[in-house]
Amino acid sequence: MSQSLDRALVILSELAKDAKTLDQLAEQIDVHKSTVLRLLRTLEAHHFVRREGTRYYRLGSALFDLANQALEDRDVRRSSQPALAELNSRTGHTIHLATYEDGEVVYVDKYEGHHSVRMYSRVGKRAPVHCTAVGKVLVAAMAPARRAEIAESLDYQVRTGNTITNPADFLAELDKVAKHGYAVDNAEHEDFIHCIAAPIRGADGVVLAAASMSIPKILLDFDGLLALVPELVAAADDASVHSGWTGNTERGQ
Amino acid sequence: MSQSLDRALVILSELAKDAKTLDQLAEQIDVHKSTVLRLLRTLEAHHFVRREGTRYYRLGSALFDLANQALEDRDVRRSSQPALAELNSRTGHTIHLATYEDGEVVYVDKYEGHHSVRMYSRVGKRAPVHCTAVGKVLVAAMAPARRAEIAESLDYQVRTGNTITNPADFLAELDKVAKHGYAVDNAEHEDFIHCIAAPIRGADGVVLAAASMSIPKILLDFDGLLALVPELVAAADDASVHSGWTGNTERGQ
DNA sequence: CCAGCTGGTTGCATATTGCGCAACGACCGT
DNA sequence: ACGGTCGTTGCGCAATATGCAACCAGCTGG
Repeated sequence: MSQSLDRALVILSELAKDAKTLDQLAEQIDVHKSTVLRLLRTLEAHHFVRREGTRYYRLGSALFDLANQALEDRDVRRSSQPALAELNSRTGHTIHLATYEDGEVVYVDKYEGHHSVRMYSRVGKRAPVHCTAVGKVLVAAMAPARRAEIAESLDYQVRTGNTITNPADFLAELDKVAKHGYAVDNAEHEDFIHCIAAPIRGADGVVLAAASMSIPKILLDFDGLLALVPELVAAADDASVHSGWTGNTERGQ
Repeated sequence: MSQSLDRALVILSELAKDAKTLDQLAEQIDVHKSTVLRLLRTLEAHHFVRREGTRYYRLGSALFDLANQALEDRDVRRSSQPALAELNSRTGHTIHLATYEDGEVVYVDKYEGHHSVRMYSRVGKRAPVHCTAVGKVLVAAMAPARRAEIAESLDYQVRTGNTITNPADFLAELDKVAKHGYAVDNAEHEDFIHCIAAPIRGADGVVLAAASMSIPKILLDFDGLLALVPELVAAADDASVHSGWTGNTERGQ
């Protein structure tokens, strides 16, 4: 809709990967050097990018400002922090905090696991709902009509052999999740990792976010993972209390 | 230079303050609603903003995605470069950037002083923590337990008449450093040189590195050196901002 | 010391792109 | 049902962003 803006935003995501030179950028987004230069100058004036020497450009400090302010809006992050940090340091496993947004899951916070297995996730990153434990929790929290609507709209990209691939199966899974109060991702997103997730509720029992625990399969088998559910749920409930939840929700809805 | 991009970036900083509606934005940046709408749509497509209901717009997840992605490969060396280079060229004194590694200090970057006094240091070189200003800053940034652990493990090699020679004195010195936010090396490493150092912080206020200024005693007396502390701290803070530091660290350590 | 290369910068002419306008429509409260 | 408040859309105009080509500055190798 706005070409120049669009290009500028593409430039930003290119620079996020790595610092680049003018014509590297020009080549990658297929526009003239001079065009890129002008965009970069405007971005630079607003501190969205900064120059390194004369040739390299990288992201600037304005991003940090904005990101910080953007995160402040998301209160769940703060109110859940103690409970999740405690769970993380006690179990040593990777914890994610995620919210639902436009048919996808957004990771809002991450507590790195103590074992050295690196996970391909990052605060701010988005992921599909149909193959993540957090996605299931978040969608399962919605009214049945909305669930169906979302189930129909997904593209069910296949990630592993266990990935759910159609609306019917997804809806059935959601029913289970709503009933049990937690969700499982049995290596449906990444082959070597399985996860469990539980909802974090605010005032009136509305689900604000989902907390998950991700563990490499080599480290813990499926039964071992399930054994951790009570701990995760306890931490999520604790986080809920600090997010305005008033104890017993008459109905999970 | 690029009008639409410029306006879009202004919109982002407006949204950073608070969520706003379409014509609130239109009024504030003094352009037509429809124009703002188009910009918002492109921003939304890239997840730079997100809608809340139909009326309110707020910052989106791409912002903290980019910021986090940028932080991953942003080494202190690069992000501190402008601030330190500026300090170096303005004062003409030797600046070091150092990190902590395995009980020692590693010089990561060096900005040569304008006077031709040779200093025994080099990028990549290691130095003890007990007799350098950077070492004190880096260890002082750690939790008390870790400080004590390190203090016990050092060998306190004597370099000059002023060198600290035992754990108790070192720990006392660290307390001072943590309290004041800067460290001093009063000719404790080399007889004819004294230094000051300050921490450079990244996201969450964690200390990533320390910046120091080293000056021959013949060139400037001790009081003159201390008078430079504010300048060094200012430069270090500037470097911190470009390293992801978000301003107020409620607790410095 | 120069020639050639790489990569950044500038001025200009063109038309694409983004702009304001005004009318429309969705929603809400009275 | 009616008026008001906002978000949304189509359109025609021209300002704006774009590509081009020529111009530099910094490096490298001969």
